[in-house]
Amino acid sequence: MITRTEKQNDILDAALQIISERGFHDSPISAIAKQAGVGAGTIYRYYETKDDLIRDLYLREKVAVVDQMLVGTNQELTVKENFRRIWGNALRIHTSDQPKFRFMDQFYNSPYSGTVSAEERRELTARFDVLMNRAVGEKMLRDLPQPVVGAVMMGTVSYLAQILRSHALELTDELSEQAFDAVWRAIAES
Amino acid sequence: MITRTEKQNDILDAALQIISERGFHDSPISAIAKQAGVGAGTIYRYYETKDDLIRDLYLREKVAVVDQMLVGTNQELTVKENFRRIWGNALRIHTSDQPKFRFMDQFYNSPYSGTVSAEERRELTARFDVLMNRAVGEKMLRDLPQPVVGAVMMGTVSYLAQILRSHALELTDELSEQAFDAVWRAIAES
Amino acid sequence: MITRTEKQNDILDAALQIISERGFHDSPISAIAKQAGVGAGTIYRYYETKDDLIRDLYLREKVAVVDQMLVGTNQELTVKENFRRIWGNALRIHTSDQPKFRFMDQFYNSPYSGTVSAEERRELTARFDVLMNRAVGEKMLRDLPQPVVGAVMMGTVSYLAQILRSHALELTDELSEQAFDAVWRAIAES
Amino acid sequence: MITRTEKQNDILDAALQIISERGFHDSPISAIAKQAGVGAGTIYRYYETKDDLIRDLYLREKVAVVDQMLVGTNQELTVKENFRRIWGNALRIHTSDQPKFRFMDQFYNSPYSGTVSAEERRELTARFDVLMNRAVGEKMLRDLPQPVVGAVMMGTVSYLAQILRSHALELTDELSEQAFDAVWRAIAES
DNA sequence: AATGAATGAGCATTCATTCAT
DNA sequence: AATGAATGAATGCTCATTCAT
Repeated sequence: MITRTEKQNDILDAALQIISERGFHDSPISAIAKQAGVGAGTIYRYYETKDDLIRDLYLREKVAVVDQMLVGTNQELTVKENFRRIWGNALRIHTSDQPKFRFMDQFYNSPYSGTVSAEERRELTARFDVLMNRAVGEKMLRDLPQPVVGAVMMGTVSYLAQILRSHALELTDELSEQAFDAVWRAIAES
Repeated sequence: MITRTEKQNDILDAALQIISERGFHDSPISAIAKQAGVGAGTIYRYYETKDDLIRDLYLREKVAVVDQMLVGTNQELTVKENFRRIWGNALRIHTSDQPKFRFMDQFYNSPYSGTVSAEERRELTARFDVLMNRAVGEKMLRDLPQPVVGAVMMGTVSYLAQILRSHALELTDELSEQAFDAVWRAIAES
Repeated sequence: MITRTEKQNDILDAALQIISERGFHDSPISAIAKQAGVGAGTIYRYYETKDDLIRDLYLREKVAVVDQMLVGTNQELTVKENFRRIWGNALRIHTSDQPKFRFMDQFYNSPYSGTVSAEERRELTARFDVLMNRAVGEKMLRDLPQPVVGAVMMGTVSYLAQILRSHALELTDELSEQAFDAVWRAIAES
Repeated sequence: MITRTEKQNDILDAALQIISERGFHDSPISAIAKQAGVGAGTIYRYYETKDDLIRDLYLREKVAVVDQMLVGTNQELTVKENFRRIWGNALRIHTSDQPKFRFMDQFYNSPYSGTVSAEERRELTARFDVLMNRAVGEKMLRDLPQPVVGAVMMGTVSYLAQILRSHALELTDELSEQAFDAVWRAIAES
């Protein structure tokens, strides 16, 4: 488990804000340092290079996103209800927390993403495995390859959030419900 | 309709290759020029700025993608069959033509994307409207908001292609079928 | 005596206009060619380098200025009257023909001026020698070194024109008279 | 009052030398930096653009010139004697400190000069006002428009210095005296 | 530990000049 | 002769990184 000092978190906060607002380019270390209220050199006490900083920012945000997606889930709910909550959480945070996702999307679609190892990626998603295994055990899901299940769920969230953001449409509970119903139809047994 | 000289296409080809391989940063004009076999200054005869070049590259590739997605569709097929072909085409090209999509994904998630006007975006997608209208006319689709339909279809394609690429999995006809079935289930009536 | 083709004069006209408006820098050959209505390459049929072009422009304008300064002078007038006319002409053209002098002043105060040989400079001013010799012969002038006489006359013109231009003051006959009187007092016998 | 660090003065010194030797063009930042013994980027800590640097150089030199021109003047001398000293100082520095004036002349006759506001210009010359007012109060000067007085004095200095420099003539006290006498005759009462 | 001045390699862009047509 | 597309060296400026304090 990665631990970070308070100053480190300040730096990451600043980087998130600057990068989400101004893009990967036009986010010089000097601007991040200023926003964080530290000297530029200080950042290099915590990160060897700018790329390291960005990589750590990604990891911090990714963990936070997974945390947020799991809010409200628990063993006592049905599988479907847990999926619904995860999916609704996902859509809400993708839609609402624009800085975070502007950064994450940039990160994913850049050479940086290659610097996150497969192992690190697995760790991030491992927290969904319990639920996934239970769903399989209870035969709730149709017999689909895992990637297809993930793609339908998460691809729809990501794309829908993008549309809502770019058209400045508001996310309503009704829309969320309709969309989850559609997604669930795609993956669930009868 | 935009027309481009042969040299211009050489330059765009070079830019696509370099940017997809090395990312938006680390793609200096000098490298693009070298790859295109022209002098750096020559690029500025065709594009006022590097941003203009990138924007034009996006437009060229986007039109090509839409072309490729429509291959094999026609009025005599059923709505579902047309959807299947479009969806299959989309998955195949998203999966196979990696440079193009590495570039396009980068473009989308960058300040550049703001430089493509809503009007330009509409033109690009207008070619799907006929089919969409027919689907609605024939009551083939469930009563879902348009964004949800689009998100389920295209989001799933995009995310699935990403998984296949990053895990170096091969795209089989069977996988494509299974995934399309799932997607169709989500959006189609009964 | 230098002769120039019509096209050459077109090119020089264009250069004068562009340079006077935009300064020595920001006057690319391409802009001069466009203004002259010729291809950029064509200029190189007439001038080996851009510096040659500028040098020839200076020579053309300098001769024209000397011509204009001598307008209205003749042997039958008194020495003083001839001086008055030359001086008045000089002040008027320095004040009125701004493009020409903006160019000439730039030329003088630049490394280009070193490319005009002493011989060429002498030729340009030789046309004042007759009058100067007559003035000396008639003992009209105080016993001053030649450079002082020239400096009082031409320095005053140049500086006064600069003030008038930069403060956007109008040149009146009265002002011209007063100034010439002052200058004449400085150099003339009793 | 502008204050400058030692490093800033080093940079300005270097710029003065390079520009006076090589002209406004052919004075790249890289050459100035090298001459100043600093990195190119360092210059941009002190000046936002090259133009800013040049503008500040002008202001520094202009103040220095005014300082030098006032050397030896004081209230106890007669008006004429003060004028004589100013004028002599002006001629001497115009003649002797060639780099400074090569730079200043270039500056004046370039688009840069437009970047010095009227207010800044007034401040620079305000230090002559006291003497000028006293001269008027004592009715030492003929009834001439101010611009004419200034033009005769400063125009003569400037032009004479130019001749001396370009002909490599030496400035003698006698020449200075003769020239000042001429100038004084032009502007002084009886 | 923290700072921020200094560095200089690297980049986008310009423009004098060439040369195939 | 005339053209203007093509060239690539040169320039102003940025910014990741270092290091003296």
